[in-house]
Amino acid sequence: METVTAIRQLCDHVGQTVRLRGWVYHSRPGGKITFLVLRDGTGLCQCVIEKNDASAGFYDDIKRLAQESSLEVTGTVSADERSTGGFEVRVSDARVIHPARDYPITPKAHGIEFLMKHRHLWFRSKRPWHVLRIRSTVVDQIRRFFNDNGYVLIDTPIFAPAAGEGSQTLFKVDYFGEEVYLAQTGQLYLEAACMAHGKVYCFGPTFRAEKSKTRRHLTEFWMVEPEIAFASLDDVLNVAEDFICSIAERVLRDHRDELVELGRNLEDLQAIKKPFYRVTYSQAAELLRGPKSKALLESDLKEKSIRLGELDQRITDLESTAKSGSASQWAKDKAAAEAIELREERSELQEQIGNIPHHIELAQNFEWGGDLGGSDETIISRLHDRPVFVTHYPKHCKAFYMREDRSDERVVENFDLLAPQGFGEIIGGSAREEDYDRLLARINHEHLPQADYEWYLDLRRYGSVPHGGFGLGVERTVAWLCGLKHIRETIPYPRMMGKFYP
RNA sequence: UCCCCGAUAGCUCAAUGGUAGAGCGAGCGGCUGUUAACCGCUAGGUUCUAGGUUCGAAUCCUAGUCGGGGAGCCA
Repeated sequence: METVTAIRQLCDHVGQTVRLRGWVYHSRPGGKITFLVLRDGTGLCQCVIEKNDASAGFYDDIKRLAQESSLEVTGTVSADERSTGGFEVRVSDARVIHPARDYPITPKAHGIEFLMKHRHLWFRSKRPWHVLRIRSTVVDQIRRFFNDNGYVLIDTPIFAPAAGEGSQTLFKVDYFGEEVYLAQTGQLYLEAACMAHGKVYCFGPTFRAEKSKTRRHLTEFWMVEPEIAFASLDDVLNVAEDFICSIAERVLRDHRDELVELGRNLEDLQAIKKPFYRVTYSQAAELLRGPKSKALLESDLKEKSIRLGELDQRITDLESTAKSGSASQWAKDKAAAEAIELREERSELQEQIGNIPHHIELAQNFEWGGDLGGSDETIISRLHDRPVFVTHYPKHCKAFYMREDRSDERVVENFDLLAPQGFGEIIGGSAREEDYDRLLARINHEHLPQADYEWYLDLRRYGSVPHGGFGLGVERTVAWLCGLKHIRETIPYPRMMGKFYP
């Protein structure tokens, strides 16, 4: 194969002649000079093609090349601050590999529906490119953390005979005429394996048939679940804390540029250090009902209302500029473009403002015993500048296998980890009930078929020990780290309710 | 399953119940060390579907389809 230089490595080739292969990211063709931004998978590089250059027989071919055409160019590298990426290549020769036509994703704004339909092409755009690289690093760090800390990888089955926790939210599969389900967790299987290996984890896709259409839900997502023998709830919390810190550090170390490009506030991520906050469910309930939570939302409401007023004024001004006879065409266009952006912000703001009173009401009237809602989690996480563990939820709203708190049997030794800045839950975990009688009582109480859980009960018959673990949602974690609103952008091909194309 | 919002040119969006528009993209030409460049011209529409109200519907009403956001549930 001929020598081809990666754009990322151009810094090592200043002054040299190199060959690049890639796609046209953007081009500004002209009569005498054409600027063409080339994308090769490792980065972007501006290529300058001047018609006057000696062997410029290819000039007109290059000039007409449309977005995403593939080509090979040869030229001299120089450092140039005016250029995308800091380097540019003055082209002495070029060869078109495939001329594209009418690439659908133009350098202008597009809606999410359109982009998702073109997910296979959208990969090439900057934002998905950054996000999926960060995802790749997060996944690598997850594996590294557990492999380096003495955990054994146990692959759990995707075809599962019975519901892991609840039921009804699973995908049914016809398994040679019998009914099985796509796994929603590997946890129960892991518990068995951790009695053999001490510390284990599983990592793979998991499936939920919940009919949720929200920014936090996918029907197919990736989850990593560690399980640890001889561990108390505190031990598990400590592992989760170290684990999250290691991921945040790694992403900050390897993807500073990408995070900046995505507009992520780096200070927020640098603040992800031990110790995280630990509050019990009961304390969280107090916090929600208390003055701090109300004050937060009320000041929110005030700020957003002020902003809304500013927006209205600005939009009115822009609209009159856009229609004014005296303004230049250029000024009118800019005004119209800005108005469109601001209208979008206004409509989001209006929705948020409309929801705040409801959220205040939910928080103020929160009663002990109910599960924390999405808005409640948001409030709790926004009242803290680092991740928050919420522990000891009421027993009746949690799964049967969670360990009863021996000092308060109304609650179980579980926890959720809420990511800061209002991102909400990224981890759910617990100590598992190790006592045979208590576990059996819970199984019966939930009307679960005992026969299906005999193997699971065996773990409490033969050398039962305290143990626990948790599950981390990869997409939610990546969305939080990248500062994305919606998790659909953090997985290459999102699967959501009613959507599976492409 | 429930609640709220939306659907107008390839894309992003305008349009008091009264002749359907702009920018980008596409095509042609000009110009330029350009940065989402700029300037001129051209093409581009069954206003989601089916009914209804009206002299007249993109606009109002009903139903449906699809999409967005949220509730429940959860990673």
